[in-house]
Amino acid sequence: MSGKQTTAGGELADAAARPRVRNPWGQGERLRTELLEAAARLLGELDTVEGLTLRGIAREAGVAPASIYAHFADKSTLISALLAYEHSRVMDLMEQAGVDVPAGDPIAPLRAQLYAFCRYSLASPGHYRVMFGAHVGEPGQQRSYGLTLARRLAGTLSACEEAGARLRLPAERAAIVLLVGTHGRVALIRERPLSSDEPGVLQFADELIGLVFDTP
Amino acid sequence: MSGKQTTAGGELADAAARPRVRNPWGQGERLRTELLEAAARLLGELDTVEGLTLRGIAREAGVAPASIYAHFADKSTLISALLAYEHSRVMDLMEQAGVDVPAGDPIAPLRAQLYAFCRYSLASPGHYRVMFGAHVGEPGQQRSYGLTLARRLAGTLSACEEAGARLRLPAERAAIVLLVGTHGRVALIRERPLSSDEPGVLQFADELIGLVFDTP
DNA sequence: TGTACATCAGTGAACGCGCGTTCACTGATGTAC
DNA sequence: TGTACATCAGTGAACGCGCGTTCACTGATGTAC
Repeated sequence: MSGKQTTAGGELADAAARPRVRNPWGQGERLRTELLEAAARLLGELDTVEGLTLRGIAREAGVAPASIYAHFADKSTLISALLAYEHSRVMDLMEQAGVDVPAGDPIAPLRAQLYAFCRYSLASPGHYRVMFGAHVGEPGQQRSYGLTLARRLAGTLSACEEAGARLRLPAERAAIVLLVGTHGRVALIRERPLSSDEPGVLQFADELIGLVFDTP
Repeated sequence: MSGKQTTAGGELADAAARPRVRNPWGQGERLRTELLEAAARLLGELDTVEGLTLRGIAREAGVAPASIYAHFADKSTLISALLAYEHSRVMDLMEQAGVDVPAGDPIAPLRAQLYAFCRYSLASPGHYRVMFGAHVGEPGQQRSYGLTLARRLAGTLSACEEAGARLRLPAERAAIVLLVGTHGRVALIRERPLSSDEPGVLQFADELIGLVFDTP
């Protein structure tokens, strides 16, 4: 994304090339966001959250590892914040995609949101893989981030029904089919190196939409 | 599965409780399988392959870490062998499920194979997650293990079509919907602690089958 | 039959490394008088 | 205006740990003569 290399040498050269200037007085909180963005960038290149290290994040942010502890109590706190950060990011992306959609087609908002999810998934293999399986909230009251996403999509599906579309199965189930279907399509088939897979993925998303709705 | 604890103390006690007896003369090759089975057991408790360590596998197998190197050149060799091992295991499970199915229902073999996949997925969260994203073969000629699985299922779907069932989308696509649908359902919703989720997962699998086929 | 030796399965200790985390610190920027 | 001090953003070095991997080894089981 930033075109940086992932070799140790590349990172060193990278960090040496633009030594970070410290934030101005009274704005130390900004490093918190910088760290989350650095972590998100690394997660985008990685396949999983396990490969994330505090030292790597600090390196990516151009900061000493010890500096993290002014903003996060420990590693797990940072990871939790990262998941929440990414989750709200993809939720926002889908939300934005859902508005300003041409009227007339009752399925249009759903399609727009699913496309947004596809693009997010394609942009970084690691991000969305984290969505599934990662849990949020108190134990016993835990919710999967992915499930929250599915609930959101189920809402849109219900709206589509009210607008005249006919679902072939309950909205909650249909939402899961759509989400994990596109998710799986991205994870399973990487025909082209990066996000040039987009046409194929969007086409598959359309097939899924055709499946869950009662289209002629 | 083996009822063992995952604390360091538990593992130590476990290892101390039944010190491993070395394999008889001329049967050293058996440790290779024991190591793969130990790794598979750990992968079943873990969520991802990243948490697997040679030391952990050796501990689980009741053997010194150095002993691994008589059978695997290095860690990545062992991991590759593990993926191949698990892949052929799930392929065999689905194969067995496909035979000895009552005639009459053209969809029955497909359903049996999908159920087998569900049960495999439920039995260990880590195993099947590895299926997606892990690749096999030479670079440039790589295939995803999951894709191979999908191809297998697509064959069964085509057989169903020849037996009279009608698909609503191409067999290859339908196979992906079915696989990643069940996969996602398991990953997304863990209603109950372990494999007691089975009824819900199988029901969802049935819904998916109803989606991809043209049933009245 | 005994004995010297080869072969086998597996070990124990050590290595260098990157990790998460701690702690006393540095130097710039603000504030009190 | 100058000066002493507080506050801030961030650092460098060190710690103990588990990791993958290497290497010289041990002790039991087989084989040659």
